[in-house]
Amino acid sequence: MFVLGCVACCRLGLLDWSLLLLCSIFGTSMKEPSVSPGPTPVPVFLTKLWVLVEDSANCDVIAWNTNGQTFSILDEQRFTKEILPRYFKHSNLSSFIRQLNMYGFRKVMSLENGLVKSESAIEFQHPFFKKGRPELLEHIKRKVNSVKTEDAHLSQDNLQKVINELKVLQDGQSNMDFKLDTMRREN
Amino acid sequence: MFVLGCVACCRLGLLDWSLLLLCSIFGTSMKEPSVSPGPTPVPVFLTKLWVLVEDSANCDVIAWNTNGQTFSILDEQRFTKEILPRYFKHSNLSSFIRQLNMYGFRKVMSLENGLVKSESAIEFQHPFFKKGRPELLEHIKRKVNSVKTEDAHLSQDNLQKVINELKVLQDGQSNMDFKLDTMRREN
Amino acid sequence: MFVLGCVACCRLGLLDWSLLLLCSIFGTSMKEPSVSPGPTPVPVFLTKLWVLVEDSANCDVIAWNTNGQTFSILDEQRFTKEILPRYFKHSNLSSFIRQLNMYGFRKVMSLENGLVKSESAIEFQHPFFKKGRPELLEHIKRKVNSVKTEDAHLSQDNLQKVINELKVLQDGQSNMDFKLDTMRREN
DNA sequence: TCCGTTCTAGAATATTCGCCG
DNA sequence: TCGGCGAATATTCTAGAACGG
Repeated sequence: MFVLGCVACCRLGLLDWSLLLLCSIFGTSMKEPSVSPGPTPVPVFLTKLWVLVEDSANCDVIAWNTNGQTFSILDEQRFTKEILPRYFKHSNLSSFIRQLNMYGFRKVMSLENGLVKSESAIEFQHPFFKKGRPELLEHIKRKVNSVKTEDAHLSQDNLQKVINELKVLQDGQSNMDFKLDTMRREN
Repeated sequence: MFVLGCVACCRLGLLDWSLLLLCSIFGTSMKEPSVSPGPTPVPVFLTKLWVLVEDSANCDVIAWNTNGQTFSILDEQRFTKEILPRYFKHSNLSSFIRQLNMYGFRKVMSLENGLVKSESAIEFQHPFFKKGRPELLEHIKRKVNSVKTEDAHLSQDNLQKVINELKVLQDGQSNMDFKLDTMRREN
Repeated sequence: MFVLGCVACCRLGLLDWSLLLLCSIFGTSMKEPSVSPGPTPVPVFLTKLWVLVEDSANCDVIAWNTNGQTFSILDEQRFTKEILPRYFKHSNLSSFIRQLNMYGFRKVMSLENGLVKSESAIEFQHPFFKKGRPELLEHIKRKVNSVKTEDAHLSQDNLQKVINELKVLQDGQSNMDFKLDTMRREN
């Protein structure tokens, strides 16, 4: 990915540019989910995440790990305060992690991370988020809001009373709507 | 509410004060050791909107109209660029209006606004958003995504809430019926 | 509470001492849940939290708010790195917040906090966590892992239907109110 | 059994964008 | 073109679940 290799060249104003390039590669639109029947659009979050991790200017803060299979947040403070607000509308690490989980990323509990408590990096992984494999991004799926169906029974008595009142109200509203229309015609 | 009338008096530190007042009015839990979840909390958007419109420092940009029944955005440019980013995570007027619609606000097409096209102010209205009536805010309901909500905790409490809402609706319908009759006689 | 008044006197090593004193007051054991039939033991977390907030040595990092009804984490960085490991076995803000929620604390969204610009303080509240009222602590209950029994469940489906109808009605009433206002203006 | 820590998910609101009458 | 809305993603706050002490 020559494009991504260049990302580190400049400091500012680069963000938009690299994102736009990625968009043209992945069929992502910065602004729109896009309705074109073309390639599956990659969500903006994933595109930004890719640029984020790929950008060697951030390598002290967030970067691919040596094997290219995972990435780590090396400096939580700077990542939260410097990187996040440049890409997103917030600077909360928890919001960023919520997005990662929403897209199926899992935290990696490596031995290093587990042993060295206070200084451990935050490491995440996804089977379709690999260094040098941007074409895999389109396979990362956002989890959908599952609709729970749970059945039981409530005190039917009180509920019935409420339902009756509801019907009265509905009738009243229909009536008033009709009156309104009538008056409008009369005017 | 006399207190809210005073809100506009000062410039800074105003937010804390008005917020405390709002909390005490809405039962947003800054006050009492009472244990229950208390009254339904008012969404942040509505609270912000109220302070926004109420703040006389913004009166050149957004303000109540003379009758206190509606409010208008008087200076679209300044509202978008100055006010919005101070309260929200964006500076798009369309996003702001989407929120208004989501909470049931309607654009007012008054004759003045309708006639003078290019210079017309943007005027909005909601039956429970009235100057001097902050206690009505809790009746403004966000429209639901038609997905099932609150599957988990329901009981007699929730049923009671539904009943309370029913009463509010019944009052509203009586009121409207009265207004209709009045108008009919006037015609 | 004379004990708490002394908390601020010294700087270090005081922690254990004040905690022990509180334990003797509240019947809390630092090490064990204690089975004594005496006063309800206050969980260690709550005791530590109280000392944490009360200690004026931490007042730049975490402190009661002016009304004594809520407390705020003023310096997230220092709180995470300096305070947390002194009281708990970790230095993760998210773990601390998880505990707060587990005991029923709720985040306070004040307007000041809501303003986008300022990296606002993190403010929490609990009806039984009040400045100068340590005797209320024993009323704060940890949420239990509820094993859902079918019997305990109430009919969510039917109630949900009623709620949905209610929302439709509310929407309809708002609409009609709007129409009425429009007609009034036109007349 | 209860509490503490961690990782992930649920639920509600917020922001964006396009459709439709 | 305009106002209102559906739908998808984004952000926030809280809860579920697994594990250990």
